[in-house]
Amino acid sequence: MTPPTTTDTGGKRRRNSETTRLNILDVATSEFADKGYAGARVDEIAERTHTTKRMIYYYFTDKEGLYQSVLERSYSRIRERERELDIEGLTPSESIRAIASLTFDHHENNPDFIRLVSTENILRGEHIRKSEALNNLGNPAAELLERILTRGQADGVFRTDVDALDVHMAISSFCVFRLSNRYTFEALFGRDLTAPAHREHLRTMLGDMIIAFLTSDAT
Amino acid sequence: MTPPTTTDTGGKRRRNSETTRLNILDVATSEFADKGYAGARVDEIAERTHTTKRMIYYYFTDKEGLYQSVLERSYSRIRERERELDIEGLTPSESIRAIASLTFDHHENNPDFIRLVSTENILRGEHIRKSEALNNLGNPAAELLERILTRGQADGVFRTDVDALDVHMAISSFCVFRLSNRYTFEALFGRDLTAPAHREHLRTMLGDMIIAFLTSDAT
Amino acid sequence: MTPPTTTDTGGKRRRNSETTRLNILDVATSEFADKGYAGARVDEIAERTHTTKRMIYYYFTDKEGLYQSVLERSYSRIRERERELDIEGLTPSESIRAIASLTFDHHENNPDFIRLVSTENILRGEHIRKSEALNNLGNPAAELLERILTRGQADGVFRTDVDALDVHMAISSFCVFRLSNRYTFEALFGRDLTAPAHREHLRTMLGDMIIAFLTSDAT
Amino acid sequence: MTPPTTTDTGGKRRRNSETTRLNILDVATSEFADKGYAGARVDEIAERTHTTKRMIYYYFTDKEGLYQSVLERSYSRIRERERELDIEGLTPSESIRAIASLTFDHHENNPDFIRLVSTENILRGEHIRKSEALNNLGNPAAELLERILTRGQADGVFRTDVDALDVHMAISSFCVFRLSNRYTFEALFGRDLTAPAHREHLRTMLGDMIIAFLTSDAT
DNA sequence: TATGAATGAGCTTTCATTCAT
DNA sequence: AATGAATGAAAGCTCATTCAT
Repeated sequence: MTPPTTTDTGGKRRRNSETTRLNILDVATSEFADKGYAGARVDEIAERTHTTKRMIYYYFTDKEGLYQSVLERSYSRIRERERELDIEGLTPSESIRAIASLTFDHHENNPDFIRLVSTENILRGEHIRKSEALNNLGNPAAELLERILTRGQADGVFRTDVDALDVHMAISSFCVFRLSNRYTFEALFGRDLTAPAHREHLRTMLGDMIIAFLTSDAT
Repeated sequence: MTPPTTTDTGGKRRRNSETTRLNILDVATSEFADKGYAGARVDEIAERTHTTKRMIYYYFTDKEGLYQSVLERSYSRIRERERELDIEGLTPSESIRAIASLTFDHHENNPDFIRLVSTENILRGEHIRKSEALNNLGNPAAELLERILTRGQADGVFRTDVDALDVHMAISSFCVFRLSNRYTFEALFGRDLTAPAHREHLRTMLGDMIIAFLTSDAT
Repeated sequence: MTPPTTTDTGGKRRRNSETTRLNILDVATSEFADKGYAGARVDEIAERTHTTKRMIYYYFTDKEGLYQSVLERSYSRIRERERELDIEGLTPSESIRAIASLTFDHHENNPDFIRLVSTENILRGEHIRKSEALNNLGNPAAELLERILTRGQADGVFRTDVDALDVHMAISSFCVFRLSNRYTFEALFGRDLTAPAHREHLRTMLGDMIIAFLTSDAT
Repeated sequence: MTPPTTTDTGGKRRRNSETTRLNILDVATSEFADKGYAGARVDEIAERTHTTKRMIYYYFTDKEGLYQSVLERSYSRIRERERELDIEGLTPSESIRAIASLTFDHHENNPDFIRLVSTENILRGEHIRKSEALNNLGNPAAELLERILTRGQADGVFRTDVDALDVHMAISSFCVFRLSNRYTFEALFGRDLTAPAHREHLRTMLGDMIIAFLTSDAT
């Protein structure tokens, strides 16, 4: 009754089916990102799709299954990008800066993803925790960071009282907040964190801050 | 039909009414924080209240009005705490550290507030923008930061290419992320950012990072 | 628990109470006329009143009692006006014309009354039927008509195959329809039956029609 | 989410759907006619239907949409009947009498329609005004009347100070009042305007009155 | 593989009415 | 004689989901 999740499309007729699936996922991604899990409407998703509501249930079982698939695909994409990261020939500091900038830009270019993550955290991560797909993805950025940090610490240029996840968290928090909290921030302080001028300032500031921190003496 | 929004309680008779109102607000705060705006149920809120559903509409007009009131009260409380901040006799660096720690602890102690802010950002800040009450609150922490930063910059100890809102954003992002994104972070990296041991580590790290940054040379 | 319905106000203190009652009736009349029985809101009536909702129940028991009182008072007023009718010295034809014109103007000047009657007919007259007050009012206009018609018929100027109620009905239907059905009529035919120019034309036409009919030969 | 409003039924499969729609309309017509707009209950309508409440919203969006559809269909039906009117070979006077009788009988046979019209007038015609469907129906009876009246006036048998709409209004008011105001009329005067004996008397009287008027001299 | 029609449970909201003071 | 607070029942409406074809 439910088609294989793995998309081993082969014959011609299947191509159409895969298109339908992807079309649904695209629409659902934007809808969940836009309204959150509870706020998203299956009807609305179906309407913006090239198919009917029935197909959503056929491919994804229920609203939750659809959401889970959306979440998994969104994370997979980010991971793919991270895997392309190349720091060949850079010093540890330059590398860290590169990673920070890449994360910064990733978020800038994927606001839907950020919103999905917010939604998932409102749900206390119950879906990401259950997802086997996500648990097998690994974390290229964090792993790369680990190598760079270790090298920098061995070289004596980086302080040693922090580990890769600490740094990763510092970078992520800055990048995520800028987008995820932009609305309340602007309402309270009148500053649009995503305005082009500010964006550049903040990208530089993030690199400076992380490097200043890593190269300072532990107190 | 609808009681005055302004809580001009004065006589003794009103005490009861005010109690009801506050009771509803308390329950609604936890419900909205727990489930988000769309996920929260008026029925559920009513059930956990000492009154009936009808009273919610009597005092707050509709679900949205209730949510708005919850949001306003939550922000007001944070602002009140910030107003108590006292940095008398501290150096600029010590002051910054104090503010960072205070923000860190505020968030730690008010997880509901953080979740409410996430929800409001999913709604693109439409309520906070409309709220006159919130627009008149001011931002004690940001204003204090402004004074300290200016002094530190005048003293030549702080770099001059950042302003108070930049610093405020850096501090907030770190504190907010630790709580708001704890679930996805833990699922992905296996680290609980709120575990006591880590909490202390991160509080110190935040202070170190901000100070390292502010006292480093602008590049 | 309920105050006397008959308004034998005497002392000073009661005057206030009677004012309250009348104020409620005024507001309720306009509200019921405006929205119909089911469409009217007790809350809305209370709000437009100088008192509170509790008083409505105190004086009129419930929504139905209030409606009944409104209906009774409205009919009483019309009857009072009719009682003032004076056809002294007019011929039967002139008298009929006078009655037709008076009815026409009554309705023109009491649109609320017409709407109330529509509402009561939607309710199949269940309240007017129950009202003892209304059953004791008599029908001055119909009774007067009776006398005139009888005289005209005896004089040989009026046809004899109609009675007073037939004529009364013909006059009323014309006058009532012009107001009660003005909205659908205008929507369908683009003519506003209440526009001043048309009003005068129709008043004359009504007199002409009734007289033409009464003075024509029975077929 | 919502099915097409235009009933482009064509294939066999749709028959079922159209049946459901019509069934709802039938029940709703009687319910709105019975209780008025505000007094009618969607739940009640659903119960008397062969489907569920959900279907009402599926096909008609909301209570107002349902009411609007009921109104449109009711008017359409009357218009259809009017279109069948045939006065071939009758004199102008005979034709007018035929139209008056037809209108009289239409109303007699469609008491629901009369009540619906009352309700719509209580609502100040807001739906009939908005309805494009109703604005394109035309008014066969009024148009026919126009032709007959013009002919009669040209022949010198009809007075010339009235137009077709005046006559139409006179006829309609008499026919509508007899049904729409029957309850208050009976309560006040003890006469049932719809009793068979009276019905015949009134039908004749209406014809006599209109003809007497039209053939009398303008004063 | 696809679709329009249908559904029941549950959601937000409203209403006439009453209580405590 | 008067009032603000409170209420239960029911109203209109929406949602995720499934059926028949």
